[in-house]
Amino acid sequence: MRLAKYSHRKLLGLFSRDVVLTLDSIKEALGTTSKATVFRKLKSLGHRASYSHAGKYHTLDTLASYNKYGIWSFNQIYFSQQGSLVDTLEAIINKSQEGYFASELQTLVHVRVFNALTQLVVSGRVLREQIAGEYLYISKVLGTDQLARRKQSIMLCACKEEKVLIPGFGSEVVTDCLQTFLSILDERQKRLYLGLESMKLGHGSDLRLSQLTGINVKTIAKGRRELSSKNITPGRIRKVGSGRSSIKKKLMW
DNA sequence: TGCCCGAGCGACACGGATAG
DNA sequence: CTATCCGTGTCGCTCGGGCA
Repeated sequence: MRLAKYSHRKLLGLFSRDVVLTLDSIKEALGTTSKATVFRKLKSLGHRASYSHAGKYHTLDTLASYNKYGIWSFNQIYFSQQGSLVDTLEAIINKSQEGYFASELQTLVHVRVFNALTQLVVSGRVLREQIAGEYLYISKVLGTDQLARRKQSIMLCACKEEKVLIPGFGSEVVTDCLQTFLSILDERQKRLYLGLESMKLGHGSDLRLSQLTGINVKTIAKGRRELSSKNITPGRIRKVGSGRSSIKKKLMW
């Protein structure tokens, strides 16, 4: 019987010091140049590779604290109980009540999802249906129910004769409340609030919120940028009715 | 004979570019 | 803004050699 050259104890000691490690740092600590050796040791300890950063980072399952989606983050490095990004997305979609849009999934997993979603669709592991110009990703088994529930909860509003879909603003009641709430805010507060909502909703939300509220997309984007930069200038609040006359009015002359 | 180790290669994620 | 393609870099598995 041959004794193992690289001990498990050494590896556990490493993880007790640093919760997340790179392959190179493990190699160096163990004193090996072989990836295979490191992976064999990691595997026997129940290790987890990050699905972000191309799997560059490693941790142990016993050290991770997963959320309801089976995701754990450490310093912007993301790990999943499912392992890969593809498997993670499949599990999230299968468990969802009403499917997910790509932008929603991206917000959940914090990495680009399109390649992985395409892979899932092409391989037939999940289905997708186009709604209002965006794909809704749904389960193979529960897809019909998920789609029906999503259609129920979305609000289709006529704005320039386009259908607008806002996740999270799914009913007329919520939209009414939103309009009422906005009406009591000054222009800067409106801009910052919609900027925050846009950040929460993810990619493409500036335009959708603009269509829902009637506030210019550039104003919402400005609010978002102000929040991101943490540079909120006091500025001047204009009185209602002030500012440049609308082009429409001018054309009527 | 059984286990450990390393080279090689396929799979996967990332990010830039581009079309609609 | 979203969807798609594609090149690049890295991971992680398989297979075969070497050692006790």
